[in-house]
Amino acid sequence: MNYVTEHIARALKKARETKKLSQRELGRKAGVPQGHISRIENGAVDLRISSLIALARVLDLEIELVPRKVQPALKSLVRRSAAEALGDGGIPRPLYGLDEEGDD
Amino acid sequence: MNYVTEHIARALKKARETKKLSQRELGRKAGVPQGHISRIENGAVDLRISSLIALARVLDLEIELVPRKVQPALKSLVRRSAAEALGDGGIPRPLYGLDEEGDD
DNA sequence: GAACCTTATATATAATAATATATTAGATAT
DNA sequence: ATATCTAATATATTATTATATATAAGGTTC
Repeated sequence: MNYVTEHIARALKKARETKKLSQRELGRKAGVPQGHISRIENGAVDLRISSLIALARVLDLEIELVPRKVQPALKSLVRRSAAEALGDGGIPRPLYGLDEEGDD
Repeated sequence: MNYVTEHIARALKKARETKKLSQRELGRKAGVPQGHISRIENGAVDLRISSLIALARVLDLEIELVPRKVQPALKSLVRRSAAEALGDGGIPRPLYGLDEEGDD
């Protein structure tokens, strides 16, 4: 299995765990059998886009094709957003949240 | 075919055209037959991740699973980067560019 | 230890992507 | 009008996902 495939498998697993869903629950919500999710997360299948989309939707993720050159910026974007979501202790999460996005 | 699937199909086609590759050339570089690329671009197949990756690689794209909440920011990021690449007249592209990275 | 989670595996079947190959049709040039 | 490049489409074959279903191994809890 490919590096990128594994990358995706890891991302799915992590997102599921963050959302505290079992494979069975995720499977039920996405219409994918638990056994198949297990194989997906273990990088044992080369899944189809439709399956990826079904899982991603439940996990509040979107599939994007991004130019390689913006990848670093994207990564930092995602990191920042994840930190915010946790209220990571640095800057306290404002109660009057402007969570959503906005820069510039 | 799904909305997201079509979105991906369009993105692939656009990226190919931007890079001025024919389906045959892209196919040769990615190891995918021309006929199959045609079907993919027309949203007629539910392609596998490995195929998507093979095509994306040639087109300098990365597949990313991004949290839905960062999507708007990502879109603006990509737009800005595309505009820069053209040198759209707004902010001039610096000569000492940190633009490219190109392999192969 | 029984009942109950969880994830990982296994088997069998159906659906379909991937492939090779060829053909068609439009556009463009020779 | 012929040759060439392009993209779309067709058929047939192979490979593998997707699925249902069941089971096993590892924890927890009672």
